[in-house]
Amino acid sequence: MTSKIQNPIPLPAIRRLPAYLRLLKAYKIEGETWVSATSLAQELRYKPIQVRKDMAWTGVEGKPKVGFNIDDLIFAIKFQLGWDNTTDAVLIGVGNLGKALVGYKGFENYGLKILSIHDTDPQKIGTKLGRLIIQPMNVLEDSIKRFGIHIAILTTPTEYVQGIAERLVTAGITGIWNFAPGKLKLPADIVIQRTDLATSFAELSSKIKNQIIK
Amino acid sequence: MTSKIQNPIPLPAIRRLPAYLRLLKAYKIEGETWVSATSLAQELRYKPIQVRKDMAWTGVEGKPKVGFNIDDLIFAIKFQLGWDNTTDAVLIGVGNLGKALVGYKGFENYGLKILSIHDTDPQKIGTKLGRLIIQPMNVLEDSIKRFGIHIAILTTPTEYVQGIAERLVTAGITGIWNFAPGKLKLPADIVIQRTDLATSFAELSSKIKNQIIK
DNA sequence: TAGATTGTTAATCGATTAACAATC
DNA sequence: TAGATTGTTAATCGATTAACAATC
Repeated sequence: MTSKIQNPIPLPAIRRLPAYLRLLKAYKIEGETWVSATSLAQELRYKPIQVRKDMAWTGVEGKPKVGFNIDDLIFAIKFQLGWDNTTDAVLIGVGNLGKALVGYKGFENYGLKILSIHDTDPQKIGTKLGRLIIQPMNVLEDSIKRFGIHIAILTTPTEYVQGIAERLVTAGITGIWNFAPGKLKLPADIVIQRTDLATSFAELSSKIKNQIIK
Repeated sequence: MTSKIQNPIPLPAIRRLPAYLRLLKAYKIEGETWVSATSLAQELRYKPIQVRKDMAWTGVEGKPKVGFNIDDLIFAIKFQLGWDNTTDAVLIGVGNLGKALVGYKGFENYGLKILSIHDTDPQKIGTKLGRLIIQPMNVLEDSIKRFGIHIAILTTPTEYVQGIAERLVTAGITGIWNFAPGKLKLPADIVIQRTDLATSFAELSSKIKNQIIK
């Protein structure tokens, strides 16, 4: 018998994991030890069967009538997301969005640790943001190599993004979280995650529009 | 013959529309009049057939060998997204993220116009952010009614979100763009769009993790 | 005309959901 | 035990992709 092939967890399921994690932590704080798929589903307005499927991806087994062990689920979800060990990152572009990300308290919970922040603005360079000092762009590669960073967060204006991204790849970055619009053209083995405010707003306004039509 | 039932455009297609729009505007600036699905696909790294399907949703017809009229596509995509007439919004929570959104130049392009911004912090209230003055929370309902606003952007700390959302609904808001984690519990006819940084980061770190395993 | 490109129809793929036996 | 809940298998649903005729 060959070893069971572990299918990759589907993207929609991955997207739901942080919501579960958040809720599980809340249950834990309330002193709960077990939770049923049914109650998670009710809370998040998902279908119970979907929650059970998602839980199956984490590898945690539940007990009929009792549910799932909350600690096990928290551990398994964090592991699945790679949040079990902190993921170090560099951030480029200390505008309002950059500041928002650096200051976002939730991130350490989520395994993300911004170790180095860079900008081109001479007025900003050298000043402190939280516990970090804003660095110039010419030490970008230095920072990445010194800290052994693999993830970069790009919050610069659109026109600079492609050029910076290429520098990042050369410096050894393997994952880029890009907040600027437009597709980055990079080698296929670089993982690119784009968060585009326009896309989110597109969903909202399209839904509103369709609701009005209906 | 009964009238043809217009299926709703699928969500994944809606999410791709802003990318097309961006690219089409760039082509237009370069003086182009026509564009083929093939070239759009190449630029965005989609499959040509997918682009053609997406274009079909806009209702614009292409010409074999020539492609699609760029102006027609721009108009149709904007219409589809409800971006043809500016969508007025109120923003609550002028932290870094709120500031980033208010200052985001792209939004007017995308049909979003933030008309009123509110916060609880007495230090912030009365000060200017761009051309807007930060308002206290007790005039929230006034602002919504005075401007006839239907969309609210929520960038407040998590714990206040549910309460504020309920006020918004009472005041006549029909769409909420929520940046805080957690599900809002609101009447079913309220359109809620959640943009969660944790979810985006979950995708990125899961992809990176799986790539390492592979 | 020849060939590139559209648009339609059908096939495929993958996620969600339903049904139900297993089980604590 | 009885009943709630899990986990598996199959059905359904919906989006993507393939194939190809139509056409400028």
